Amino acid sequence: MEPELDLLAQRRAKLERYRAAAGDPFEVTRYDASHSAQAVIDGFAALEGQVVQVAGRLHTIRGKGKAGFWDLHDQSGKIQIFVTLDSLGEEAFNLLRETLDAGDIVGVRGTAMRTRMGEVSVQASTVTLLSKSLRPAPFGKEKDGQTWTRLSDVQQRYRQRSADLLVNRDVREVFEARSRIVATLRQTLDAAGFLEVETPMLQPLHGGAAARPFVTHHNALDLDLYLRIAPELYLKRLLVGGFERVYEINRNFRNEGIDTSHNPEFTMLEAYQAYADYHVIMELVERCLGNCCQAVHGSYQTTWGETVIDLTPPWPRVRLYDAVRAATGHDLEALAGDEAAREAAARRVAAEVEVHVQPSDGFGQIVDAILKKYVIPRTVQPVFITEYPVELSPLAKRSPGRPELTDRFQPVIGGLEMGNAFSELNDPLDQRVRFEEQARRAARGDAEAMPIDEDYLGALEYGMPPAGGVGIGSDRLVMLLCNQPSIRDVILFPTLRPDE
RNA sequence: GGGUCAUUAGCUCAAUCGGUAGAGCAGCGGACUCUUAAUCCGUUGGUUUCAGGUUCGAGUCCUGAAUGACCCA
Repeated sequence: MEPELDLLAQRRAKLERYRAAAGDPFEVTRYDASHSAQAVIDGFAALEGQVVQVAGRLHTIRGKGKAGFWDLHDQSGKIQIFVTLDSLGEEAFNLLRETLDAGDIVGVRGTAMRTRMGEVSVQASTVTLLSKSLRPAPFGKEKDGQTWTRLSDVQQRYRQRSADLLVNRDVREVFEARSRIVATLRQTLDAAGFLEVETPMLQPLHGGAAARPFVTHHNALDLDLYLRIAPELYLKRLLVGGFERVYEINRNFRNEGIDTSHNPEFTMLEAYQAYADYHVIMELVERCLGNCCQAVHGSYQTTWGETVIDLTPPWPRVRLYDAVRAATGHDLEALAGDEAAREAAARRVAAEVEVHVQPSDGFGQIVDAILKKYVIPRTVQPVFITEYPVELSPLAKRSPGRPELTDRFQPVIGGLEMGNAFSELNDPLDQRVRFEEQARRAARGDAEAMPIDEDYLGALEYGMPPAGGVGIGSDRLVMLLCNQPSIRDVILFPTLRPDE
């Protein structure tokens, strides 16, 4: 017999034995704990000598004679269970000794007490098996924060997140922090008068970002639909409709490669504020991210690798071209001529600084490639990179008096683009010109170019107020604040190639 | 897309120049009524990721595949 099957068979046999003597644990429907594990410890002064009921999973079982010590874990923490032949009675004690395994879920009724070694414990008088663990979980050993032989193979951790979470407490803490971060984003925006909305994930046109979409099909309508790459164009339709402050926190889907900062499905916050420009949005971003940092760390400081990052507002603003010039010595802003001439000149600069560009790339994309190689990875403390070329920003408003630039910025922290924001283009005539340029890019072979969205143009024609908007990648924000270098460590079930 | 590395017991890892695949933990049997990486004695457990090849002999060398990690374009 395979050893693993052998281990499973042993546990099934124990289940049968317990079932015959004390009933089927899987028929139990509820167990009313009086206290969480942590509550027993925190409230011990008042609870000592009192009867309590706790429920959770046994992680370790020590002692096999006439006394034993179990570590019972629940969501709050862990509490030691002290069992003796005398406290449980011989029949129950022997049954449990012979049928319990690490991983079993039990309810314990007993007396709060302190052992001779001083550890707050529950001395059990009644133990009820609530669920038999039929598959051994890869619990390691643990003492004083050190662990031994604990599940650590990253592949297994991602593929079997259940085991990862129940074995590695620090993994769970990341996702608890993630929940606090998302809640803080909502609280911050709600407090600022924003309305949370939901817009389509299934879209007849993909828009709002430069990315390849997933395609799916609706049978009843016999219609191809795209999984959204961004909610942007729908949220701005709501500005047309009279909502002045809206946001959405939800999933986007992009059909592109997977690496430590990209997962095909990821969570994005997008927020739009009427009558505001990108300067207002910068302050909003500072507030949102600063509050999230406070929620996780209680301060504006967070550790990224070995570096302490300080999110205390305000953050420096640096013009894109200034940042590129400082990093490479090349002044891309000074490149003159029509678009073809600027593109050719930018291409020469890219070659000189060894930045790889695609033949289909235009001036804006070449600038972006240089930015991504020379500026973004080196920007650790928070900075707003501002004034992006119009070719790279088809939905952003042109800078006043500088039609080749847009009032756009990206917050960059820890070498990661944390988002994207701009004063929104509300001129339907200019928006049409921008879409047409995108269509030319698509014809040139750019798979990430946006299609012309006539319905959106029609909405803009009703009139959209001037507005500022922002998108923040929630996953990357969690990475930053939890010091996790891989996006897979902040997504519970990251996209993986199927095993087998 | 290219390169480097990894894959050995349920878990964490060894295995010298190519020469009988091991340990700790978990499990199983035993001792133990205050342990906490519990301890002590005994013990089961292997298609070395997969498919080929070289060789008297392959975990080890070669080719290919799978999955993953990291780096590069």
